[in-house]
Amino acid sequence: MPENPKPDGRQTAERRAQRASLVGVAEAVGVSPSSVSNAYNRPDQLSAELRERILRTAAELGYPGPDPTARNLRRGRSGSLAMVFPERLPYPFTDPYAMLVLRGVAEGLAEAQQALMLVPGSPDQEADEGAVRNAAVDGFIVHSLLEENALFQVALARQLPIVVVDGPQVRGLDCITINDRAGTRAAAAHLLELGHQRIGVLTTRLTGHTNTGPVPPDERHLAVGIARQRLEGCAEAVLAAGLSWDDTVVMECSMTSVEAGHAGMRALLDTDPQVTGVVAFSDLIAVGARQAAAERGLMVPFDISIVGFDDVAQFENLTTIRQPAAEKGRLAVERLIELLSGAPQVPKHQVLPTELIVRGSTAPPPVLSRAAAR
Amino acid sequence: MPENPKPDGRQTAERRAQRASLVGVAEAVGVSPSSVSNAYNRPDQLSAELRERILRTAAELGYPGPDPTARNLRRGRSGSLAMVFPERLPYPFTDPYAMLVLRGVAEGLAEAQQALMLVPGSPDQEADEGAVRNAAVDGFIVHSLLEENALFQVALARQLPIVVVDGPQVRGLDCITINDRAGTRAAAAHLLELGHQRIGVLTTRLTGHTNTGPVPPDERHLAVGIARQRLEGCAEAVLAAGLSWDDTVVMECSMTSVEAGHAGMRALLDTDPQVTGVVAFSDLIAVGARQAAAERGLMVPFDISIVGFDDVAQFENLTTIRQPAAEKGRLAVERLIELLSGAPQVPKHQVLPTELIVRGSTAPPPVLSRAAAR
DNA sequence: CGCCTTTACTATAACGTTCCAGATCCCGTC
DNA sequence: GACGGGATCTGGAACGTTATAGTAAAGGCG
Repeated sequence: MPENPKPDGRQTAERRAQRASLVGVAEAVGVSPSSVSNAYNRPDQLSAELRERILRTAAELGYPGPDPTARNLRRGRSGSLAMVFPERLPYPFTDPYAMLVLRGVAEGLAEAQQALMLVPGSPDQEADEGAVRNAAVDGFIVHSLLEENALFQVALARQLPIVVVDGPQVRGLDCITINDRAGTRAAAAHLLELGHQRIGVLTTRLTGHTNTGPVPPDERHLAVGIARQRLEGCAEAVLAAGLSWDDTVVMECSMTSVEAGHAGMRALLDTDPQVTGVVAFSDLIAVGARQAAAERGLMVPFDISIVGFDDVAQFENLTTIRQPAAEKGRLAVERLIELLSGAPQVPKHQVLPTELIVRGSTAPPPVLSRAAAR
Repeated sequence: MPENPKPDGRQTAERRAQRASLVGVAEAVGVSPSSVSNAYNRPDQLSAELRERILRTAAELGYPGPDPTARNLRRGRSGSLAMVFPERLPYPFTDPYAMLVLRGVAEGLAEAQQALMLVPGSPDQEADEGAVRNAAVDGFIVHSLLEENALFQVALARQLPIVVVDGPQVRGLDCITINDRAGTRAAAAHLLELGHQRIGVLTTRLTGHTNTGPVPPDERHLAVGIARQRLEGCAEAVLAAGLSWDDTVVMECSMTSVEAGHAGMRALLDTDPQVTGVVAFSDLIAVGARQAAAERGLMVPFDISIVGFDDVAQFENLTTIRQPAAEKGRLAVERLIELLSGAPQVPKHQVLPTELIVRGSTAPPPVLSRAAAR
């Protein structure tokens, strides 16, 4: 036995046979590993003849080229960015808004020649922070997480560059948002200007916990993140119109989906049958709300008006607040790349514009009070 | 000078200060690196007291936990899978069918606790095969590539497990498809059974190259991949009905989009004004086709019938061939995980079922010949 | 002919882990 | 009192690269 077994249990030669590595190729050609590395990464550092010879032998040996992981370790870069969502992995593919953001990210990434890593998370379980802890990436784009979310905390602990989209807004972090307050303020104001006197609100989740039902006035300040901003926007418009915010019913939907909007609207109509105008914090919720209204015999916009948010329900003819979702993604990538470039940067908070898009789901309220008519 | 400069230009001590590593923590605590590693990975291998002490010091030093890249190198696994598309990165976020596949992949991945890496590619340029060459992943899911595509070749060269979705079908590779031929055969047969005598076909790209316009009979055999299968399905149905395949107009659309379908339909109507039934190889194309028909004053389904493919146009009331897109993604992941588990596997080809969904875009042809009526 | 530059290639030391095989100690047991 | 054995912890060699500095040979120039 010329060779004695190595600690790792396999003999070097045997290992070599399994799968060619860079030094394997080097030995076969009879040059140093550096030259093989250069053949792949810096063609100008060696003669064309040698390079040719190296690549040929590599092909013969079935060497698949430098191992990305080893290269990343040595270089200290991985060439890919991670995107983190608060929900399970399939979520971004079910919510058209999240998809638009993702699409923007994808567009930005394509230019930057980086890959995108989607890390699975779950809303409730802290079980699998593992995925974000173990993601071999250069930076994070964090979408719509709450500050106390475990996923977010783990991402922070990684000490990598982070760009936050849609909150949370944290000390030294870059952040890209819209002015959510102004958005819903415009939505509510639109209804009020049309003459509506009784507004209802269908909000997305107010906190990290799943909750459903009417939100009493004294609990509204507990809302966090985007929902809080949007709620405040509604309040501002309602108060500016001289109406009572406390008497305005706010209904919390269990999630951002058509079904949850449907259920929320039913509850809203049960709680306050006099509502003639509804501000929904998502187009999906608005679509569900319209269905629920129709089931009660209420025609949109003649009997009741609905304003959505995001402008993602293409075929629904919905009055809504448009926000540049894809742009958020693009900017996030752009910014992250800047951060990665190493130049020290002061954190930036970019606020993107929103726009009220008036379509066919809003109109003046019925002339006769609906309550009287019934 | 007690320490002389290290070759890499930075002194070890200085380096340590920059960012704590596992050995840095080990030194600080006064234990071996192995113990620190175990503190993170195998809590049962050390006393609770020591583990506690290690984690505390790690926190003090700001050590972010074991570096994923180094860990991956050592372990020989990266914990993430890559998905490769033939188009630029944003593409899967624009085509609802691709999105559904992606969503299925995401669902499968969530269960398997793996991350998903989306690698950018481009249809024409071979410039950035780099992304797939450098992706630090354990395996590939390759979607709808052609065999000669550079991206596909590079993925093959990586010698990692590969699962192919929607072709190409290659020697020892696992593959998940539907019976595309049977799908379009059913679509065309449906029209023929309704009584249509003159069928038109709107096909997706037939080859790797962008091409538009009518496909003469003697060029149809040049089609590759899925488009070829689907074309053959149409031919079979047409011939079985006793009609002439050579006289059936086949129009190639530049890409899979509403706009391209619109343009394709215009060209189809120009080429063969007598068509009363159209088989489109994608719902997006079908939607565009209907628009183009409407512009010519042709009402669907009264003047002309259209069958789509994929069943992804939710609001369009389209007769279509449904295929289990998300299921494809789920199965691909499942299979890939199996391959990664190491047990030697014989390659499997899974063929998923399709289903004709009859909705409002098909009807018997107009009783009077349209040509006569005009 | 000595000196300086360029070209082509190499030696060496990291990058930050984890795995495997011990080494040490303490305890109970025959 | 020797022995087996679990519980803890350590040593050292990989994993597969690449950056940096350096060497040797070849060419240019006064």
